Amino acid sequence: MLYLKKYFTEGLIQFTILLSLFGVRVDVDTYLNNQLPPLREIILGPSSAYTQTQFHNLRNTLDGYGIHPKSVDLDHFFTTRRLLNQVRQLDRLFVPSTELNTWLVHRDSDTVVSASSQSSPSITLDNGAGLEDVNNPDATPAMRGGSGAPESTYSLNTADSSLGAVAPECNQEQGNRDGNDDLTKEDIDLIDILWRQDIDLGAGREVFNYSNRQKENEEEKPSPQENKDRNEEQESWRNGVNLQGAPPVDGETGESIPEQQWQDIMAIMELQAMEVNNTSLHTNSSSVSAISGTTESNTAGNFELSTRSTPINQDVSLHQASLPSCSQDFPQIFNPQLDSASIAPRTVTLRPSSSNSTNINSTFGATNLTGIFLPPHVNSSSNNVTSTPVLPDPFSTLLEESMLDEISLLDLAMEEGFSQAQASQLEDELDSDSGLSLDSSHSPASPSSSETSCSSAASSSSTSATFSEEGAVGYSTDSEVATVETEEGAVGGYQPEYSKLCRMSYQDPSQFHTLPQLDSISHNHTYNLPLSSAFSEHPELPISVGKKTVRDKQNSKPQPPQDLLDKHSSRDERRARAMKIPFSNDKIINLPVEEFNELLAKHHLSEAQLALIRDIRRRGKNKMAAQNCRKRKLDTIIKLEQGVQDLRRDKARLLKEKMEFIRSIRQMKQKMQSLYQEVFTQLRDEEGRPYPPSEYSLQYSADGSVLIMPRGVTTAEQNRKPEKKQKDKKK
DNA sequence: TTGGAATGTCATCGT
DNA sequence: TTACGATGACATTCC
Repeated sequence: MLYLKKYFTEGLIQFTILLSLFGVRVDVDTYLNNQLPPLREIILGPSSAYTQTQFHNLRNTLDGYGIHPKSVDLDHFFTTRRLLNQVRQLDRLFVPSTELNTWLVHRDSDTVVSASSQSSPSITLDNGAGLEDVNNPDATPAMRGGSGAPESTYSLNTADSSLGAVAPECNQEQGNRDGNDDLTKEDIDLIDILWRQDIDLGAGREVFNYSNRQKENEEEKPSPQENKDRNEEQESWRNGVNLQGAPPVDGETGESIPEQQWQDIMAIMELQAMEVNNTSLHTNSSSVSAISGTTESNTAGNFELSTRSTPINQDVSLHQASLPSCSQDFPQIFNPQLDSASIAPRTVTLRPSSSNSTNINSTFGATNLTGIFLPPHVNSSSNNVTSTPVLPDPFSTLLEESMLDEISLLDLAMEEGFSQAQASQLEDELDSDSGLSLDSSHSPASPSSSETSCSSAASSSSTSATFSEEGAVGYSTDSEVATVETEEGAVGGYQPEYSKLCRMSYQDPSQFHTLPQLDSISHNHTYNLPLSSAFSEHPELPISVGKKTVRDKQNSKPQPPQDLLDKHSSRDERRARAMKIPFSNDKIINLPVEEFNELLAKHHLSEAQLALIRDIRRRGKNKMAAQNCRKRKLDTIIKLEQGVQDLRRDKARLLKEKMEFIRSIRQMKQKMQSLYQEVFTQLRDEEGRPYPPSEYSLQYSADGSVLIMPRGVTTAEQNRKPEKKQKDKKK
């Protein structure tokens, strides 16, 4: 029998080749299927009833891996082909990575659809394939072409192209694949790998046990650099998704399934991570709005419309691409009923799977697996997705928009050359809850800081100020002082400007201490006005600073030195002068109490004089204390302002970090849903049929394994009957 | 003339 | 108890 098969095979092939040389196309299948069933039976064996051997199919030829038509291995080849076709008939074609990345497309607005830049071949291929209408007979060859023709995959612009129904509808796509003539060697490799994976899927749950797959992955030995890169990507992915995911590895052969599905995701995540610090407010807002702000029908319809009428936005890089929110846009993607009328022909084709698609979406909403990352309202979306109003993602609406606004404005204010006033204005607008104005230019503390410090220096240095002895006569009460001051009215009032000027240019009056002849001069002994004191001790010295000097010059009235002294003296100084106090107010105020008492003891003073001296000392000390107190107040205010500014910076930084985390979580959600979809669509029961998402869902068990369970089974039951679930999964 | 800022002064409290 | 610093409150002065 074997030789007979070989004989007929060789003969047929040679005959076919011969006819093909004459330009005659011979469909051997026709003869095999209809006209020569016995021959077909002989050639293909008992199971040939389930498959077709298409000799004219280039893919089949390529699938022979160069087996010569006369080779005795041709039988094995046919067996392989038969098994492969069985696999294909089971609608088990693994969703290529390109299709998974289809979801990494975001809509910048409700009317504009952004796809990845065409400048990136790999990404272009991914999205192009992903956006491909897999059920469009005209478009499918392009996608099947895989990496061979990336530009051709941009069937987005075709009338029937739609984002929807890519992954779940790949099952129907299988039938069309048989007509493909453009499969490359890589495609065939992929198909073969997927076929083996299907075998693994039927073999047991370990296929979906990521721990096992990871273990298997560790056994493969790639090149060091490749291994390093791959491990980094995988590690980041595992850390991010917390799923212990591993690149697809053939559980039987250990062969690594191409990880472009993974690598692209990793690349996108890296790009997004890099973009976090540079993303403009507009981009963020657009992304957020695209995720959270649209209705289901709106999304699908607009996407459809824009894919036809709007050229692909080439300015939008893929790292900005984001799947419309998992919780809302999945229904749009997998519910063909939501598609516009323009895709009606395709939806007819999709009918058999439309329910599954819808249910798949509902599966996402109801499973514990998706519940890991999805908000509760998503899980409650149940099966009737089309009638469920879309709820905005609380993450997006409550956090992202406001935070992005604030962060961006703060960044603008703090990092991009905004003026201090603009930054302060921005901050005030943003932080209305703060009762403090951080506009330092308006702060009363800032301009006075130097002054207060100078004042402090003056005050502290006043202790070492020289005391000029001054005669004093009797003085007892304030009424008397008032009388005295009335008498001194012609002298002039106290000029506080000098105290200000002195603070700014204080000179140690101790330099005049060695001039005893000056003690007899009436001085300005204001303890905190050293310059005034200096001036009083050297009335001949011009005061060259401050408005007072200018005003004095303007007045240009010649005044006696005594009048100037009185004019620039404090009230206590004038009182002391009137009371003939024999020593300066500086001494009175700044001497230590022992020396002060000794000084009083040296002089025979009346009670009025003693009382005045004590009042002068008390007021003088209190005045310095008040100045120090005010200085401390200002310093405290300044420190508080600085603290508030630091806190604002920290707040902005933390908000930025928080946004990064939110982005990461959102990406994880998307990847999680993609993985869920990918895994679920591959599952088949013992009869080779896909599990209806309305009846089954994937559960993430505590031990890290992923199980498929009938809906309604509680977690408690899952814990009680782990064996049964594993059995279900093995189906 | 008026309002605000700067400064002085008093009363009080704590050390 | 006294001396003294700190500080709130008020007064004064000046612009």
